[in-house]
Amino acid sequence: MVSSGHAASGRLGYLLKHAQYRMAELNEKALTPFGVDGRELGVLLVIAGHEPQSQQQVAQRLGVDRTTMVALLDTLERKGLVARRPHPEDRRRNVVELTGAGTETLERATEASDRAEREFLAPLGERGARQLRDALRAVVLPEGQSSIGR
Amino acid sequence: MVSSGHAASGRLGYLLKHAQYRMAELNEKALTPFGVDGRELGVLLVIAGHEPQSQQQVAQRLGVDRTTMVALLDTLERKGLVARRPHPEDRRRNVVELTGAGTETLERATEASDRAEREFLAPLGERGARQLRDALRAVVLPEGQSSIGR
DNA sequence: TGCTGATCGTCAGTACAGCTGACGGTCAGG
DNA sequence: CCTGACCGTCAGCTGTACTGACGATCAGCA
Repeated sequence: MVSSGHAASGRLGYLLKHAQYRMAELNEKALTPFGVDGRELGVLLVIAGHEPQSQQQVAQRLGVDRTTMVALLDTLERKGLVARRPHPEDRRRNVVELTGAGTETLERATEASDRAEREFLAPLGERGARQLRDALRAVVLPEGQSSIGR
Repeated sequence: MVSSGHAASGRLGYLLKHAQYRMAELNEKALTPFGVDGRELGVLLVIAGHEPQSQQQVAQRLGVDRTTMVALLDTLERKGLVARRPHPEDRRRNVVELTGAGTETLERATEASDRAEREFLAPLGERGARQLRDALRAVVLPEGQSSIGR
């Protein structure tokens, strides 16, 4: 058993929610100068990582709904960081790719976010930080891509 | 292989968000039979843990806004799990306390939630599970005690 | 060739948590 | 008293994500 009778501060739900909140806060502060937020940086990373992809593929890799991805890409396109291009062999799809500005922003924003993560992990030490990251990975993507958003 | 420090799935923001989401999902499934959700269980825990408290104190301990606490208590009161009572010495305050049904529900719902947490932590083993919990505590709780793997 | 079912991007409508700003009612100090 | 602070409450706004539907397109099959 999880010992210590009660204490809401020990519940995993509480801890995860607040950890996520704090990380989001630090990330926002770090990313503001580049005009993107954490979710948008995620999109840029996914687009940069694997080669030409449809909107839906990007959405699946991030675990967000395809309808959410539409708005996400709208703002990124408006900022000039990504571009939609018709798929050469399937006219239902849009191929999403980074612009020059997008690549540039990705580079710098990632560095800033790395610094935010280091600040977040500061209380843990290097070993504890690695353990936390590994544990989260193990818990989040054990069975392939989990299918969080459908 | 998409390892290395690029890859959106390695970002802490992503991992925390999805971990929190998965835990919430498991919790919801576990708690549904008792008619409460994770946030409500948190409220019950806080009320049970420390003795007579105002709504505001409960809200602060959970890190939620006092205006949010109003609605939260409304539903719990409607379910007959908590009761508002006037504070004997300060008529601005409501003292919040558990009813008999509240205590009963707290007991059983906590057990169910514990099972959900064990399921969530299953991929980690007992040692890894403890490390994760400690790491989250260290990162979330305001620089109180910690000294994890320092 | 034409039909049928599935897929993609899009959009409107909905739901929900959480916040802001304001309000009466109350307390404490001078 | 009277002023300022506090408590609980409520209306209203925000941000986020989902549902359900639509037109356009593709693939399979007779």
